[in-house]
Amino acid sequence: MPKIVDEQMREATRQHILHEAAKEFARLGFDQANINLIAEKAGIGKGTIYLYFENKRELFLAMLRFIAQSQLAAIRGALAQHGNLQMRLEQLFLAFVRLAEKESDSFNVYMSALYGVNRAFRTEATKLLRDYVAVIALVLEEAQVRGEIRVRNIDTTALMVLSLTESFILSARVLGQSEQTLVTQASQTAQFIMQGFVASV
Amino acid sequence: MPKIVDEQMREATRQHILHEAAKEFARLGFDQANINLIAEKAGIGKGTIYLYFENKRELFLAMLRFIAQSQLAAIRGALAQHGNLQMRLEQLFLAFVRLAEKESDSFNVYMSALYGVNRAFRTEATKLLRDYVAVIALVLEEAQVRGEIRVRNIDTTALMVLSLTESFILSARVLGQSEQTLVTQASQTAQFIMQGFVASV
Amino acid sequence: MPKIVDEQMREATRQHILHEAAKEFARLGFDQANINLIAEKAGIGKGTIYLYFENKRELFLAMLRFIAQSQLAAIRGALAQHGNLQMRLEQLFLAFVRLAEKESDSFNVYMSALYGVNRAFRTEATKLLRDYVAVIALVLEEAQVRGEIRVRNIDTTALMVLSLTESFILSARVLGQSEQTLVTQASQTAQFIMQGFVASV
Amino acid sequence: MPKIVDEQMREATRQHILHEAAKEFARLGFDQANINLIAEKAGIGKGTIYLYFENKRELFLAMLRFIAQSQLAAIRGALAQHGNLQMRLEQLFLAFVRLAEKESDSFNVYMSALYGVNRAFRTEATKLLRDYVAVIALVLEEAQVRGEIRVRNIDTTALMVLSLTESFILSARVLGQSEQTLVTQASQTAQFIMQGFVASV
DNA sequence: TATGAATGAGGTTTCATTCAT
DNA sequence: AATGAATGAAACCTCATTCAT
Repeated sequence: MPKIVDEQMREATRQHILHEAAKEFARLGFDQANINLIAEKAGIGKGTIYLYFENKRELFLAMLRFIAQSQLAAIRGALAQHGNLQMRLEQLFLAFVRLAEKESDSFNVYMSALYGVNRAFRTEATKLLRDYVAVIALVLEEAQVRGEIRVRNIDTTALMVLSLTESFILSARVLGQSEQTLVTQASQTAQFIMQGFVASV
Repeated sequence: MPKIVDEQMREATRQHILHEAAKEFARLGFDQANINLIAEKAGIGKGTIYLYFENKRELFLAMLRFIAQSQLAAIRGALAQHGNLQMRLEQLFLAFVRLAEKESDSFNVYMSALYGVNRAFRTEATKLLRDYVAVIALVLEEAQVRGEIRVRNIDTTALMVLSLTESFILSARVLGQSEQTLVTQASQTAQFIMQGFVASV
Repeated sequence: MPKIVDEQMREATRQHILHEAAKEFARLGFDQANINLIAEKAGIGKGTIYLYFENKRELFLAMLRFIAQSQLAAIRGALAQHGNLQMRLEQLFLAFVRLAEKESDSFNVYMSALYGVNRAFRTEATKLLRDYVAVIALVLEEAQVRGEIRVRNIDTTALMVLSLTESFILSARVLGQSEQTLVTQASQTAQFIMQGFVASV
Repeated sequence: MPKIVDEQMREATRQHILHEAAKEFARLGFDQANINLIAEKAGIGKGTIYLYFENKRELFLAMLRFIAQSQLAAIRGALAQHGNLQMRLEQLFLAFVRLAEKESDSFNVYMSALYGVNRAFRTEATKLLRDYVAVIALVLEEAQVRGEIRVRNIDTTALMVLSLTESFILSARVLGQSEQTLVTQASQTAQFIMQGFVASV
């Protein structure tokens, strides 16, 4: 059954293109990134890329989904660990610090898409935002079930938590704070949040 | 003294170009925005724009400084009002809600610059971020002097406050929350922050 | 072996572009010549020209080398014929008359490059000048070996010969002398030169 | 009579513009030279230049006449001195060496115009060429009257002399020969020419 | 007369996309 | 399926020239 082998090959090539595309888009942004160069770096012909993606826009969107998946997996992994809510919030914070450090390119691409002007890109980036909020909301719900906290609006609170982790970390990074410094703030921030929950009652 | 009149005219034209540029850059982003179209919308000749700005890049930077100034003035105005810290935090929140609503274009331009790939743009956008933090830090310091709160690291805390207002609001807007809804969360968020300060002691 | 066919096609297209470029550059000069028009006249797309030449400057240089090659070949051919020095000098003279007539465009391009302000163009044009001198010097050397003449400095003398043929003819053409008239001066000029050699002894 | 003073002022300004124009045209060529820059260097307003010259083309032509006058004066001066023909030819040669050295810019402008593509420029440059030939022809005629030489066609011979001085020197300069070296060839070249006259009988 | 702000035509070059092989 | 040669739209920027002051 060569069909399956072909299918695997095709998927492998697709992934390879996405990887190279992510690098280029992160390095230069959507407009300045060069499709031909992406093809070249992926070791395929200029035209071949169009056998996998309809056009530059679709390639960018696919790449956006690609890095979203990867980031969400990292966040899910961090929150999957056991422990009380404060410990989990610390893990979430640390996970974002790691991502902001190691996948800063992906973050830039994602943020550009989220606040950029292209409607299609924004829609796609918003999905990741929604997923983040959903994952955090789930954790908060569990904590509520276990009686650790009591919050009025889970989704709004989840968004606050996200702002105090992801956005806070990104801003801090932009302002020049080192990964080191940020790591030491994990516990403090988690406390800040936990304490804040009192207000939500 | 015709010099002054000319000087005024010149400044007026400059401002006019910046306004139109802001609209176009917000609508299309730096790369897709068209200098010719900006000139046309500003009601001047193609070449005239280059009598006011060296090139497209410089025009963008000037516009960035322009909207930064305007936004910072709005925030400063909101915080200038008297009242205790919680009331001021509410005002800050409401100010950002208003800005996110009325100057959403400016926010998009600013965020794109902050997380985009162009180093010069990022540097300029970072300045505004720093200014925001500085303004909030000032308010926190005053509150501390008055004994309302006691925080360890003023700047880090200010950044947390900013994340829980600006970033939170922007994310909420992206997720579709109405201005109306956000306004009702001003008090809640301010409480959340005030409560969180307990953790910082 | 489709490679060879493609290679041939490519070379043919290159030559074709060079021909059209030569015509346009000769007609309008480097600055006024229009790449779009050259492409159009060559029957190819605007962008295609950049698949063969890096930019306008490189196209011009390539064309300069192209016409230099062609002119030098004509001169070499003229001097290759047997006969004593005077006969060869006559042949040289006649060859230049023919070139000045049939390839006047090339001459204009070449002279413009030689005395123009663009350093790169001048360097390239100087090469042709050097080649001319070298070819003539070779003939003089042979004549000296055969005892026909005795000259002190071969290169300087060769440059004199060149001045009395190429430059003389170009000036005469500019002053309106017909090809006809010039042809009748071949013998006279050759005699002038031969006689002049007596001075060099 | 302020009229005369004004007239003098006007002529002075004209000359000044021409001087600056000559420098810029020599430095950059007709197309690359910038009218605004010429005006600035001449210390006058952009628009003022158009009160003295109809347009860029006319300015260039005026400048061409300007440097032609100056060069011709130098050549006339060199040939005015007494002595036999050979001595005068030596003087002519030396005069061109000096010009090629000190007024190399003017020479480039002149040669570019002479062999360039602009018909109007070529016509103007040709006038100088004609003048050169006429001046030399006059000297030859005098020498013939005095019985020093006997030539068939004075004008053709004059052109030969010009080729063996001006063109020879320009070529030699392009090929890198120093002024020093060229000066030592004055006598040799004059001899070459004198000897060549024998052929013309 | 002198000025210089304003104009807009014009041209090189890039690059996403197509399509014949 | 894969390729890459060919295409041409699109845009920034310059600069000669005009004209109101």
